[in-house]
Amino acid sequence: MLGVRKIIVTSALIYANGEVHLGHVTSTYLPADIFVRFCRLSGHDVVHVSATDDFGTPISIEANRKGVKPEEFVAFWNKKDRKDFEDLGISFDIFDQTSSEENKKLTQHFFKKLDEKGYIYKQEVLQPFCESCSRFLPDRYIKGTCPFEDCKATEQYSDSCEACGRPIEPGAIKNAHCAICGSEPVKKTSKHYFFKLSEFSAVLKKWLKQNQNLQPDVKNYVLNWIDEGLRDWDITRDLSWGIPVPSNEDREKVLYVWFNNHLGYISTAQKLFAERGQEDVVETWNTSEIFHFIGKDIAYHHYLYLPAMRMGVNEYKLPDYIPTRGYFTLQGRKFSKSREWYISVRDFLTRFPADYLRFYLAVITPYSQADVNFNWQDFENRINNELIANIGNFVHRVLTFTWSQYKGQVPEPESFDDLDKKLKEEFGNAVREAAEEINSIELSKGLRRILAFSAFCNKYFQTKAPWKNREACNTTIYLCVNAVRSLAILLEPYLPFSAQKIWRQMNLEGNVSDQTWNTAQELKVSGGHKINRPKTLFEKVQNAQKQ
RNA sequence: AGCGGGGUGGGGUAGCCAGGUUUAACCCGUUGGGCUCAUAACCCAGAGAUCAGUAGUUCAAAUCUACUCCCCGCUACCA
Repeated sequence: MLGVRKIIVTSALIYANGEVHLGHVTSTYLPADIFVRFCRLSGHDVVHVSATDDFGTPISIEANRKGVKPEEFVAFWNKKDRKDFEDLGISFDIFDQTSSEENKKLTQHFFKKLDEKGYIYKQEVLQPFCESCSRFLPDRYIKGTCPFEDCKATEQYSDSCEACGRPIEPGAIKNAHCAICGSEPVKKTSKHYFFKLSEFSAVLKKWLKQNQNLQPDVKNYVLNWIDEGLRDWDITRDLSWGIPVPSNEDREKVLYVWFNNHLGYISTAQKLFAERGQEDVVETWNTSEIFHFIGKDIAYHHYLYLPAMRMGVNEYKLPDYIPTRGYFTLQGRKFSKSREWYISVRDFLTRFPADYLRFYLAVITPYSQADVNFNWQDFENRINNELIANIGNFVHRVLTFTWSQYKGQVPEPESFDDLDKKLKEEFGNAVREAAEEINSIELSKGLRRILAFSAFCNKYFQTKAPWKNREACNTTIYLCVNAVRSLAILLEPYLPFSAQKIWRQMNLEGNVSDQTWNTAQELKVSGGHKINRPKTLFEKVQNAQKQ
């Protein structure tokens, strides 16, 4: 076994203006959590870090509309999101906010360092400005008529037309008006700070090509951007809600959210380390393996801006892994909150247990940027046929058999025949092979491997027929009870709630999450151990689609 | 439009990067049988795919190359 690894896992920051939905969970939080839980079971020194992304125009406007301070607005969402994650079993070691003092400090530090090194310059830009709102308007805050002759759809955002699906050049929209108040914007100049992203083209390219841990398909995608020529990056906004530019002359400007939010990974991790009494938090970051779990919509930020900024400052190591997963579709159609084609975590949890969502998403989400489709019928089928009929059934038949035939007392094993030995071997194979998959972040394959182990156990039980084959019965049940214990450990990363339920039904010491992965290949439950009265683990799903 | 990903039995997917160990795997559905410990669950056997199309490379291609058709996603001044 490898030595103890020091690992920092971050989940992409959720924007603090809305609830957690299945898209967030699928691409980012669930994969990260499964990986983290597995690392904990493997005895590694791992932390799971995330936060809400608090700043930016949409939050500022929403808070204003609701008549609350942005601070209160984001605190509200932080609390709500935190609860959603908790109920889903997403186990953060810290879930903070990018508006924290720590992040302000680190962000300003980054700005100053980059400025000192000559990577930042000022330039005037001409931007749409709404006089009645007295606000500069990003593309998303200007609406108008699609400029394409064959479309001319009205009330479209100025960056792309939803009706014909084409992107719109900045300034090309017709009948432009402010999306908030409807008045016509004027052009106004403003001095902005720019980060010389273009200067990093060569080093970024080298880093991307050298890092063998990055997914090749995402890498190609990003390398293409570099080949087309990187543009320097406007890193300031004329807005009050944000981290102020650390310069006396521009107090009313703030740093763009994408300049500061990913620094929240570092600042939040360091906050945790400091709380735990570690002296050198920079050193801790730099001696850890860094994993940033993201969805592909933010691939550019994590593969280009983030590394470029770290390279520029040269104090914090770059990510080792950036596991990137695809877009989420519901019944084959794009997820969309505004079109009410959307499922929030909260909605889901009012109907089904968290583990059902974790199981289904884990089994259908590949380690690639391929899109993931959520289908209610498929959900129902997989829960009933794969989770319940395979795992649930095996656990239940073994425990009820032990309860009724042995009064709950695990029998002492007798001699092992070939099939018994083969099952014993399977314990080791499953533990080793599932670990290999999860270590490679192939979480879907890892779960399938565990399902295969459970299927093997069902076959074993069936072939052994302990209900009539009395001579071999003791050994069979002894091995099966042990297989159930092993399954509980193997499933813990995926189904933490159910794994713990199994643990309790088996009347085992402590919590399943405190066990060690590798002990799942051993026969730790000895003859004479008394289990608790078994109860049905899972309820079948019916009419999942009925909304 | 550019770029990225994908098209595998009735449905949904794996395999493709490192071509032969595949009689193309898995789940559902379907046909027949078994079992009755178990939530009509479990087990066994079978039917069903020339792996989008065309042309190549090769002793050998679902896997490599080129082109064509179709589907999906992304495109920095929202996040």
